[in-house]
Amino acid sequence: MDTAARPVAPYSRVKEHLKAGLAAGRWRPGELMPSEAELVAQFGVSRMTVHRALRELASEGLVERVQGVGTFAAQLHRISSTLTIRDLQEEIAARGHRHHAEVHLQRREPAGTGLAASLGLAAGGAVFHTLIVHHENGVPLQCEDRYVNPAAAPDYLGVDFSRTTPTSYLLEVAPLWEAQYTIEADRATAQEAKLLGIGRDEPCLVIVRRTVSRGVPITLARLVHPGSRYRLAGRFNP
Amino acid sequence: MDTAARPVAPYSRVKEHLKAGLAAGRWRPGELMPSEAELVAQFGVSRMTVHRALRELASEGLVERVQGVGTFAAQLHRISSTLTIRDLQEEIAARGHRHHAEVHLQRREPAGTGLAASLGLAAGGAVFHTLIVHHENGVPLQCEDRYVNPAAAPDYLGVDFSRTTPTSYLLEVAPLWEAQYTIEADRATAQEAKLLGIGRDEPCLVIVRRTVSRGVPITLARLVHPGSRYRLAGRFNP
DNA sequence: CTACTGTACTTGTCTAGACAGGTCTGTGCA
DNA sequence: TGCACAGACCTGTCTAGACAAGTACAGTAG
Repeated sequence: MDTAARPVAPYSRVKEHLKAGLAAGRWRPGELMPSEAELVAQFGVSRMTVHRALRELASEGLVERVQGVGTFAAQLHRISSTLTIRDLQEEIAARGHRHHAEVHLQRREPAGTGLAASLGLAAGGAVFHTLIVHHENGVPLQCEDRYVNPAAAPDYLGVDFSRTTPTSYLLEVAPLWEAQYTIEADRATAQEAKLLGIGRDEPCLVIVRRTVSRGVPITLARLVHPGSRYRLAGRFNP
Repeated sequence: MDTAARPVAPYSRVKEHLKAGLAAGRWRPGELMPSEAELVAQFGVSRMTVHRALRELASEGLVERVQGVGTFAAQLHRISSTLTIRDLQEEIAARGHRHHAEVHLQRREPAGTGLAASLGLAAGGAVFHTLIVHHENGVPLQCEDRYVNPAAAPDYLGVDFSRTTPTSYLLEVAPLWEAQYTIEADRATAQEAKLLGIGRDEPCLVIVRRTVSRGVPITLARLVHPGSRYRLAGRFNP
C-alpha cells in the first residue's frame, strides 16, 4: 500500500526542504540561509550532496551564493520565466491542427545598408529574402518576412518551404544559435495586412528575431501575428 | 602578459568542448555522443567531473541523457529563453529615467463570478481593485488594472502606490511562487486609451498575469502598454 | 522459432576526504 | 588610533571508488 514506492534521492530531499522553507517565507529575501556544514549535520549526508542541492537552487535563481560568505535567499523581485518560442509548424501540429505555408517570395536581393550591417555583410551585398504566410486550419496565423545570410545557408533558395519551415531548415544548416528578439505590438504593413486577411488597424503581435551561429549572423526575421488569433503564454514556477 | 590568467575548471572545459562540438555540428541531433567513460579517458579527469558537465548540458537542454543507453545530441527545435518581466519602476530607474504613478482607483469591490473563481474566492466575495498609470519621464507607459485577493494582502488598500508599486508590495507580503502570463497584442479599452493618452486604434502590448503564492491565488493583473512606447526584449544563448 | 537469462555497458547517485580561494573578524604591533 | 596578519568559516571544485538501476544484446533452453 505504499503510495510512494520510489525512494527520493538525498540531494533532492535537501533541495525540496529548502524550497519548502523558502515558499513558507522561513528566510526573508537576502537573509542568510544554513551553511553547507549545517545541512550536512542536519541531514546526515555528505557535503557534495548538500552542495549539489544548493548549486541547483542557485542556478534556478532561488538562492544566491557568495564564496567565503554564505548562501542567501534570493530576491524574487522579477518574474522571469522560460519563454519558449517554438517553431510554428510544430505548435500547430501539437494542437492537432493542420498547417500549411504559402510562399510569396523566395529570391536573392541586394541588401540595404542597415540590413547588411545586421547580417554582417558588405554594403550592397546580396541577401536571400523569403516571405511566407503560415496557416492554421486554413486561417492565416503568421506572416514571416525573413532575410538570410547567403554564406550561412547557400542552398536556402532551393528549399521547398511549403514542406518544411525556414526555422527548421536553418537549424539543420547551423545547429547552435544565439538569438536576440523583441516582442512588440504594432500595426501590420499594408502588404502584411493583405496577406493575413486583416484590417490595417488590427493590432498585431510582432516578434523580431536575429540569430547568430558561431559568431556569424544567420538570419533576421519579422514574424507578424494577428493579435486576435495569437498570443504567447508562459509560466513561472521555481 | 597572460590574457587568460584565470584557470578554467575542468568540468567547464569538458562542457565547453562538448558545446563547441555541438555548435560545429559534430553530432547531428539525436546522434549518440561520447559516454562518460570515454570523456574520462579523453580528459583525464574523474567521472564525477565529466558527469557534472553532462548533467548541466542536459539541464540546459543541449543534450538528452537516457540511463542505461547513453547521451544524445538534443533536437534544438525550439528557441527558449528566459523572458524577464521586471517591475516597471525598476526598469525605468535602470534606464536612469523618472518614474511616477497616478492612482486612479483603489477600493474594495464585489467580485464577479469569473474573477472570484480566478482568485479562489467565494462567489460574491470582495476583492481589492487598483487602477494605476505608470509614467516614464511624464509619458504614460503602462496602465495597470489589478485585482487582489484580500486574504493575501489585507492592508493593500492602505498602501500609498505613488511611492511604491503593487508588484513590490505584494512581493513583500507574499513571496512569489508561481505565475502564469499571456502576452498579446490588443486594443486598449476606451478608459485605458484615455488614461494612456492614445487613440482607440493604437495597438497595445497586453500582459495578463496571475500569481499564486503557497497555493493561494494572490492577484490578477492586466498590464496595458502602448505598442509605440514599449517592447519586450530577450536573448537566447545556449 | 520463441522466450528467457546472463552479461556488458550506460547513466544516476552518494561518500569521505582534500585543496583552493574568498570573506570576515579579532588580535597584536607600530 | 590605525594597520597588518592570522585564523575561522564559507563556498568551489576535484578525486577514486562504490553501488544502484536501466538498456541492449548475445547465447541458451524449450
